[in-house]
Formats: sequence, C-alpha cells, structure tokens
Amino acid sequence: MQVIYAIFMKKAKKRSDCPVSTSLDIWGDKWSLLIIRDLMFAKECTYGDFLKAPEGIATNILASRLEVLEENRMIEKLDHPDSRAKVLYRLTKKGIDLLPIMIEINLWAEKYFPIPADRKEMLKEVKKDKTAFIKSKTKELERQGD
Amino acid sequence: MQVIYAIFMKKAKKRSDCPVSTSLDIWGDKWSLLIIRDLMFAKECTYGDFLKAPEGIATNILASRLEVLEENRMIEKLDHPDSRAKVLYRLTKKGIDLLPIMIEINLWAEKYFPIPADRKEMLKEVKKDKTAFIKSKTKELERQGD
DNA sequence: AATTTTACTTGCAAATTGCAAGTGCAAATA
DNA sequence: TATTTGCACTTGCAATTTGCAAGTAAAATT
Repeated sequence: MQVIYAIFMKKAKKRSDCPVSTSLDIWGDKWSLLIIRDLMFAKECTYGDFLKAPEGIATNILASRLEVLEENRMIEKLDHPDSRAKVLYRLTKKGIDLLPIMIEINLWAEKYFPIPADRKEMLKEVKKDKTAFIKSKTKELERQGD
Repeated sequence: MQVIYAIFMKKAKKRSDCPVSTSLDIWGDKWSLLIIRDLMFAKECTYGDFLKAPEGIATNILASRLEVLEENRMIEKLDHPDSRAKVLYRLTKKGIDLLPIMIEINLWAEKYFPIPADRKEMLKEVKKDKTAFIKSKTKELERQGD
C-alpha cells in the first residue's frame, strides 16, 4: 500500500529522518494547517470556501497547497452532490489524525493569547474529556458520503 | 505583563484571530519547530548546536528564526558558563508548553512513517502515561541554571 | 443566448530562502 | 605577546517561493 502510493507521491525532499522534520516537510508552512483546520471545523469544503477564510490565502497558493496535501494523502477530492462545477475536499484518515495536534495548538494558544468565544467553548468540551472529544470528533469526520 | 511585553514585540502581522493562525504566525514555518525540538531534546543549545542538526539550516535563517522566537518569548538567551564567546539558548515556559504539540506530532508521524529507534523508545514512554511524561519532561526543562 | 459561478492557471513583482564568504570578539596556542 | 582558532553572527547575491491581479474553461443560472 505504502509502496504503491509512493510511486504517485512527489519526491518529498525529506530533510532528515526526524519525524518532526518529515511532518513539517508535508504540512509545516503558514497555510496547510489552516486548510486542515477548515476541513476539521466544516468537515467538507469547496475551493471557494477555503478562499473565504479570514486569513485570505491567495488562489495560486491555495491550489498548490491542496495539491501537496492531496499528493500526501492528507485530503481527497469528492464529487459535489449538487453540481459538477463544484469540488468537495475532505480529510482522509491520515488528515483526521492531525486532530490531536490541532487541539493541542488551540490549547497552547488559549494559554497565551485571547481567543474567540466559540473556540473557547470548544476547548471547554475538550478539557472535560480530551480522549472522548477526539474519539467523537474523529468519528464525525470519518463518516462517509454525508 | 502581556501589555508590557507587547511593546517590545515586533508587529506580528496577525492574519486573523484564529488561535491556529496566530500560532502559525510565530512558529509555523519549516524551521522554528526544529529549533524547539532541539531545545526539548537537549535542553540547552548553542548557535553551533543548531547548525549541526541533520536538516542543515542556513546560518542566516537560523539567526532570523532565533530572533523571532526570542521576540515572542518562546526562547531566551543565557550566558554560557564556560565561555563568554558562547551563547546558550533555552526554552521559556511558553516554549516548554509546546511539548504536548511536539509529542502529538511525533505520535502522528510514527503512525504514518518509519521513525528512528530512539524516538520510538521515547514514544513508548509517552504511551504508557502521556500526562505523567509531559509533567516530568516539563519539570526537567524548567529547572533553572543547570 | 448571455451572464454568472466555480475551480483553477498564468504572469510578474516582491519577499523569503539558501549558499558562500565575510566580520568581530573571545579564547586558546605559540 | 603575537597569532591563530572558535564562535556567533552578518552580508551579498542568486534562486526559489509568495502574493497580487488578471485570465481561462467548464458548468450552472437567468
């Protein structure tokens, strides 16, 4: 499986064998985790949805990040049920598994910066039972089709 | 405290109020988390130590990342006990608090890539009791002086 | 049939990165 | 004491990446 995939993946210019370095080679830039964030909060997004995010990613950068994330099997494309002109993007299991990292980033940020109320609400849930939150959110994101 | 520090911090060109975005504005590039990693594994590092890391960071990039991390109070400089020509870098509490993120990155990577044996050993400890591991490692990193 | 929406691509300027070669001070060596 | 070496950076420049604005093609709407 891994071998077969590897054929299609762009040469990852791996900087070292360190797992942190290898991870950053895939999603360690200013934009990728924001794309992942959008998919975790909205479950599915169109190209236009990503463009609407408050950070204002440039369209060519978005296209290039989506390409890299797809090549590395973090996200996948889906037919939009309503229109053939639209494309739905969704997290793969590999992408969903970034959830613990995403949560820890939010928790860290909450400790050192003021954060929006709705995000604070979510973290309240997280702090009640982190394991349960991850399990349930993962299940939610994993559900196929709809 | 926060306000006073803010005066000295370079304008952070915050892209949005999202905690993920705000975090990435500080350390969301290809190199910063590797510097943090080195400090977590070695506790204290000199400029030269960072340069020796297998990823091979360029010296000017290193200098610029260290500057940003210091401005944002993630790391701090220390006099080297052996020589005034050397500088020790150490994590602040804010930097040490990235430990849960660092651990989750390692756990994610372990699930999807082959990772070095020594790192796998560490993760074995983590998986025994994550909370305990973080607590003890944090204490270790917090110890002043030496 | 004409317009709008959607997902991109393209061209180019600006910013960032990476390499190689300095620089300046401290420490070790002759 | 003079000289060399080590260490923490800085500087200059080429190459890559980013960001902005405009364009394109197919599909949906009017």
